[in-house]
Amino acid sequence: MPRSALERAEDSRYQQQLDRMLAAAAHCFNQKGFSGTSLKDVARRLGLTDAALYYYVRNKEELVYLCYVRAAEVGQEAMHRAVEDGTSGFDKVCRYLAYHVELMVGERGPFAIMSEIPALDDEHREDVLERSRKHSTAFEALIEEGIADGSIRQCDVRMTGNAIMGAINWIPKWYHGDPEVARNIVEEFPAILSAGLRPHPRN
Amino acid sequence: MPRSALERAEDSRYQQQLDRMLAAAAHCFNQKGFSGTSLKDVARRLGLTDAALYYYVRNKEELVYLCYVRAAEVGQEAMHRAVEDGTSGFDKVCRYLAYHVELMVGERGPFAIMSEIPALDDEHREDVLERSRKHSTAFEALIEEGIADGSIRQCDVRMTGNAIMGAINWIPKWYHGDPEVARNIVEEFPAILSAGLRPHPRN
DNA sequence: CAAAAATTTTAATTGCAATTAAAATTTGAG
DNA sequence: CTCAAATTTTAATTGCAATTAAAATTTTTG
Repeated sequence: MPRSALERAEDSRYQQQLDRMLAAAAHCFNQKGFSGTSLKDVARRLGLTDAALYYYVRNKEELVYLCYVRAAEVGQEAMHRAVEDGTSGFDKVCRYLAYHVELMVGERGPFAIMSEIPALDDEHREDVLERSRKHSTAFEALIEEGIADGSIRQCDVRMTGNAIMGAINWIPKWYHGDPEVARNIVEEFPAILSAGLRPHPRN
Repeated sequence: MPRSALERAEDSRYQQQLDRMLAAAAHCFNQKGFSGTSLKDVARRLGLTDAALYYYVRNKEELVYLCYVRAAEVGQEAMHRAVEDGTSGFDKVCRYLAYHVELMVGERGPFAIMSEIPALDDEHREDVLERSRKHSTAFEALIEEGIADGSIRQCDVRMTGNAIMGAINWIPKWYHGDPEVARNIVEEFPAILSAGLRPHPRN
């Protein structure tokens, strides 16, 4: 039977399998769509039986929820590192973008695109939405910081945040693991997304 | 019984109901997620019974498919108008963005976010993907035109296109019909998304 | 190496939303 | 007003994937 949350936390075998499972699920959801992937599909990728998944999650809803939490966490991690490492507001934005896309296309992935948030249970949905809101707010704060320190031009902070986050969030829709493409994303995306933020050079 | 495609084309009652239905379905899919919306949900929005929907579509899969086609069509329409009206490459890009977001938040909407393309039947999926590819290609052509005529700076055309289209495609995730927000999108988005494209002024 | 705990499988069950068929109602044309 | 076609409803059915329980296997521990 599954053990308590406390025991799980220190148990690396269980934790590792769960993590493999979430990556497998994310892969399936991105490739075949949410409604198109059955638990059997996810299990097959792990060399397991569908019933085995229930040792790790209560149900399919929780599987999706955990996928989304995992995706949210890497965004949070990227944000945190950017705030620590960055100098100006603009620099922090660039770093956040670089860190986040690196993680998105890195070995820890894939991460599920969050298309089924509204279908989650109440508490789970609220949790994911709150993480999402916090992330957006943190990103907007970077933009505001940049405006204040002159590294970013005047702009509608909310809309600018929505635009950039949308471009990021959409990546799993078209990036399917091709390493060539991954390199391209890492090299180009931060610059492309931050290019519009610089103040006009006065001349 | 449902009539032939030919008859339907000229029949406005049928056509109008189908269109209302697709808008209702798009609304539900965006609000409650795909797996979270049943045909009953869609029917309720129309004051109908779930079984009535089968007069208009063969099954739920076709309902989704038609939603996606509708969304693709407005993108195509915006692109077409932009190519007609625009002057430079940059101008065409700006116009396309303006036209498309206007349509997205306009009275014809809402339009479904295309999160379940992989779950479509083979022919339907191919059709939607082909429309999608054609649209991307057309957009990239605008960028290339801009680079050629000097209105857009050198950049990775593919990645730039992916970034901008991602920002656009993600809008239905956070825009839920608030007219205030709609105005903001229309006013800000084209400028925000095109700001990074201009060549550096030499000084 | 034996026993206990953890993990996975086998084999049902089940529950819900999609779908269908036939009947009822509404609409529109003449 | 009438009749035929179009549209919707009522009332089942059904099919599939999610879920469950118990048994089997594997891993860990002392």
